[in-house]
Amino acid sequence: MNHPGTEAAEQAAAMLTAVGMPRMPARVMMALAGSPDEGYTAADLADRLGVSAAAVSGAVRYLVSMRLIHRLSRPGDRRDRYDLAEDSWSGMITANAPLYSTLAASLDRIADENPAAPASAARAHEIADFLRYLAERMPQLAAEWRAGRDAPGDEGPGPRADGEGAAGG
Amino acid sequence: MNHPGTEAAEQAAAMLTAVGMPRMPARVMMALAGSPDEGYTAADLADRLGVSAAAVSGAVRYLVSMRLIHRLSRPGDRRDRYDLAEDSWSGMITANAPLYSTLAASLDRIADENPAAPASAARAHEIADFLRYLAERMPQLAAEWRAGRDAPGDEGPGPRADGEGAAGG
DNA sequence: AGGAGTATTCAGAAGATTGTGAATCGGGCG
DNA sequence: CGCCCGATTCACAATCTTCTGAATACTCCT
Repeated sequence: MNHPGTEAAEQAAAMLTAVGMPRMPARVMMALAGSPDEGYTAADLADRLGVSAAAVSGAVRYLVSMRLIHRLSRPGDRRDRYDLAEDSWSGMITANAPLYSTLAASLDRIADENPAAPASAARAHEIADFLRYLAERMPQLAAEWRAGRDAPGDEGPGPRADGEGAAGG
Repeated sequence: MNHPGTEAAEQAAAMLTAVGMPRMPARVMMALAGSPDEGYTAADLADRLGVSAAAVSGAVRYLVSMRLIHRLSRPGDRRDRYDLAEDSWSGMITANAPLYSTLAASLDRIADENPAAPASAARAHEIADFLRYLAERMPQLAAEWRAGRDAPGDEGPGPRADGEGAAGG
């Protein structure tokens, strides 16, 4: 029998894999989203996910390198605990930003190497510009949301939007 | 020997796969970014990419379903031509928005099913809120950029950022 | 220092994904 | 109406990723 509350986590993990994250890291990350406040040990994770310790080891290595989770090494205890980084969501965004910039550069090159097709080249440059805009704005978006959350009375971006069912689907 | 100007396209395609897009669609899409203004035929694509017609067929099916490219069926010519959708970049964004909403819903569920861990649950809700914020803002971001591009004199978002080397990498 | 438990690493198996080749379908032209 | 060319589909093969199991290294307690 599975542990309670794994269904939503598995669903969420599946979505993360759809955006490019490897499966096991995604599953570990979502399991940690439902962890007790002390976090989970590697053994806990292996048990809950039904995988080997090796799989957990590789997953947490990935997640730590991406700054998405923290390893909590408490002195006097060999058991490491893990939990989500406070800014894990922001990390998910900023991780993509440099990639967008590089992608924009490639698109510019594609366009420049195609002088015979002005319209096509213009479109490629347009996409490149947009990606650069994204790369610049997405980290700002994270900052703006954080600011809006810390000062909900302000006119800043409302964290809960308008309370409508944006979660549908 | 390869066709000219494929290097940047392959690089760009590799980056798209890193964000979750299957390889062949990514390669086709970036090849189309460097296409002549009339677009490429399926045979052109197969030749340039060094793959079979079947692979191209599957790729364009995927890309058309994602609204990332257009199939140009000219009457009197069985050869379909393809080119990027005018709003392909916007499509890449809006395609992710509903996924973020759903992911947010799962995170809320994860948090709600974990009442014993208030801090952890709060963090999960926080991520969910941020993802909802993203789902709401990202389409707006595309709209804002488009507006700023159509009216560059305005104070709107500058397409070319500040001219700094954001393309480095 | 010795012992025990934990994390990590590595080679290999299992699984999924991806692309090919051949047959089929479909539309247009002679 | 029949031929022809292009697109599509399907089963299979190659490739890559992913996870396991066993061996190794490391850390803390006695």
